[in-house]
Amino acid sequence: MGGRAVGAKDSRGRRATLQTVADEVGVSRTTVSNAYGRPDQLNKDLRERIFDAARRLGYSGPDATARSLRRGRAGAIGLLFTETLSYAFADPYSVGFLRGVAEVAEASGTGLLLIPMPPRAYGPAGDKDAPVPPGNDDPETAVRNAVVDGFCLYCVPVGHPAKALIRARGLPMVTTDERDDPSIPYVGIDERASARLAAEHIVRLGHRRVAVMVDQVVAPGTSGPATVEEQLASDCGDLQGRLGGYRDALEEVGVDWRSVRVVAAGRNSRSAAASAAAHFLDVADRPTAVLAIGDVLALGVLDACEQRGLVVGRDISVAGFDDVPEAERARLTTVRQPMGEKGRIAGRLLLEPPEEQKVPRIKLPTELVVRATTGPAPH
Amino acid sequence: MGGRAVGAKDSRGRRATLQTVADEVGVSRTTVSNAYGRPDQLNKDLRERIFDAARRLGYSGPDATARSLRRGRAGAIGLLFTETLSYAFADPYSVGFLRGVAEVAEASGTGLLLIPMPPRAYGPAGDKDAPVPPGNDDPETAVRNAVVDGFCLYCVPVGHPAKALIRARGLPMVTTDERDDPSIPYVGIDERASARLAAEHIVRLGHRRVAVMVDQVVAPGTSGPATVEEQLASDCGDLQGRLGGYRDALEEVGVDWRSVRVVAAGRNSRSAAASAAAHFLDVADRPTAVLAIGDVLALGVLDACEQRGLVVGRDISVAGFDDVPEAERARLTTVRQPMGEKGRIAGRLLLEPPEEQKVPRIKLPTELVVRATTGPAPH
DNA sequence: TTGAAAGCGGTACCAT
DNA sequence: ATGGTACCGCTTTCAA
Repeated sequence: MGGRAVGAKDSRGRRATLQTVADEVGVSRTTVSNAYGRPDQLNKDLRERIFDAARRLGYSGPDATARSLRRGRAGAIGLLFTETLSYAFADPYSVGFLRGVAEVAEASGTGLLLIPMPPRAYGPAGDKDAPVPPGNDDPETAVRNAVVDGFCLYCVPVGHPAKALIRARGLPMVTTDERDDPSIPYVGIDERASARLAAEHIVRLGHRRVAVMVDQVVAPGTSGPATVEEQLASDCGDLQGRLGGYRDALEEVGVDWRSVRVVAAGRNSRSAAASAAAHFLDVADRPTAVLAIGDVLALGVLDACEQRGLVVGRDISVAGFDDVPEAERARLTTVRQPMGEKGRIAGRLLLEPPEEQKVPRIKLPTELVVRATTGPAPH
Repeated sequence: MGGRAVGAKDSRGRRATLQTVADEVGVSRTTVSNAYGRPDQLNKDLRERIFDAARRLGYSGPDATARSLRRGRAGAIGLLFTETLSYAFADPYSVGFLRGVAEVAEASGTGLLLIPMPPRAYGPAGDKDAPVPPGNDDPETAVRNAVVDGFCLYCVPVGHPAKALIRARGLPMVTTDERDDPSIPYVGIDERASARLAAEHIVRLGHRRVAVMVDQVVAPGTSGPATVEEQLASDCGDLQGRLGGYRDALEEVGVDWRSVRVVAAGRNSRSAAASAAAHFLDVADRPTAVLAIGDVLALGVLDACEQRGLVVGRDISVAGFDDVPEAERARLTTVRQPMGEKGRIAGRLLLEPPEEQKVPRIKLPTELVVRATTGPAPH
């Protein structure tokens, strides 16, 4: 066997390019380019000769970046997360959504670029149309440098500068946040009405003393009870929607929302929720029901109840949101939302931007799934 | 307020570029470029004036693709999966690994490009040094078009053409497959020795009739018992390693490996494992112990046992591998491997390629974690 | 069928 | 502190 192909350098140690191959074969760059990109534009023999030469020279085909530049297409879409990527993968709900996006991306040969946007202080929200003053470091840099054809926003707070930046780049985006800028295509669920389903179920079972578990209200990592003002100040649309739904159902039967303990776990994790549950589990007037804005949190509450010897479904009721796979195993009452479908639609919206002038706002159906963790209010 | 900034087009409907801004301000492209990339190269006033003009023109900063081309750096690393992306996210082990990679990528402002390589037939493995004949569609296209600075291979079969392609592109890569080409930097664990820990534990408890649960041997989706020949023909290094470890320990105490039922779930999922478990659970000479090559599979076996009223740890023993978070909750005996650390090291290897000539081959420590699912062999 | 020339949008080096 | 100039590697008219 001859000398083994070394990296992708030509004999003089330079990376082989189209030109290198063209010279070797004695044709023009165009022809070589065509050999790869438009096989029908040249005769089969020549094409073979070109590939031969390419192989010999260690040329592995047109450079991806250069091609992207010239074509004006990156061949990838960006997934923008607020959370550290690390956390994004921790919730089965996120994973379900991601899978949906991935499916359609895959099908169209498009890559998925994960873009972390660690929660950081960012300036006041005003002046949304003006591109963010450049020169900042994170997270603007990430958005600006992303080689993508569009962005899928996932849990990006209302008013986040990334949106202005993306718009300024002239790239399409899609959000899953109901309360977001109406000019951004949206796919999601009716958060408020869906949350209401869970709360109505609880109310129907006779519960009047309820607590609510959320991931975070004021700032990431801050756990404990949150005041009504703090709740309303949150910049997370989903949170607002779900709390609103709970509130609707509870106020309808005369429960004062201020009497409802809303507790933040600090982050969206089972163990954090289990700890934070102490805020309402270990007090005198323990609630008879707990509404968690996500299943992962609900599972944590379940853990906490178990630790305290409470029989869930009898001594206390717990309802979640999402219907992640674990929910079934835990017999958790919850609200099912089609996370995979949400992701697929989001992906499609990005890959095949609809013709119509109207900004798409798609709402997917949800459904209450009653299992074993909810039961009649004690006494 | 004035007309709102429309996308990123200038007054004549063209995308604004460096030049546009330069013309507007009356400076050269270089200066504008410096305003963004090297703030210290020009005076503050001018910089402000440039940003002003940029804002006015709807210019959102240097184009990512162009910058990548010129700089010769993509600012992202590719994550190559064999599985459909969809499955990749389903296993907490993968997620853990991914988080590790993500962490270091994040820290260095590097993006993560997910590249799906759906299992498809690909030609014979021979001739690994020759770049794959171009012109094919998937999955070569994905690798060739990926705008990245390096690749992290994750569960890519030995001999997969992607490797030759990456080498031909002259990009660095790292694998987690022990049996892979020794010229590819590697980080992982001693699969064989680690699996042996689990099997030895089982043997020590007196078990001699054992079954093994794997995800897939011959082809994805094919479930059921696998012959020894099929096992040895698998192109998945991890599988081979773990089976080898089990075999070592069992043969050491005189168990004939051919008597060990090795059952494939068809895919790496809890429910698939639960179903496939019927192949050894519902037969006359039911094994007293089950070794699963991954926790997700082990959890499925646990489900299957529960369905049949078997008390795990007494009637039958089950040991997993990985030590995913759920394992603790299920009190599963397993082998712990540092998945996050594995990911971090892989990421680092890619981002800061070591100086040394030697190809890095890093083995991380593992440890047997004995919980409640294993007990003495009955009788 | 093949080739020449003109960019795609920037960055880096070297002068000024 | 600025600007000129070359070039990153490819694709795409358009003409031969």
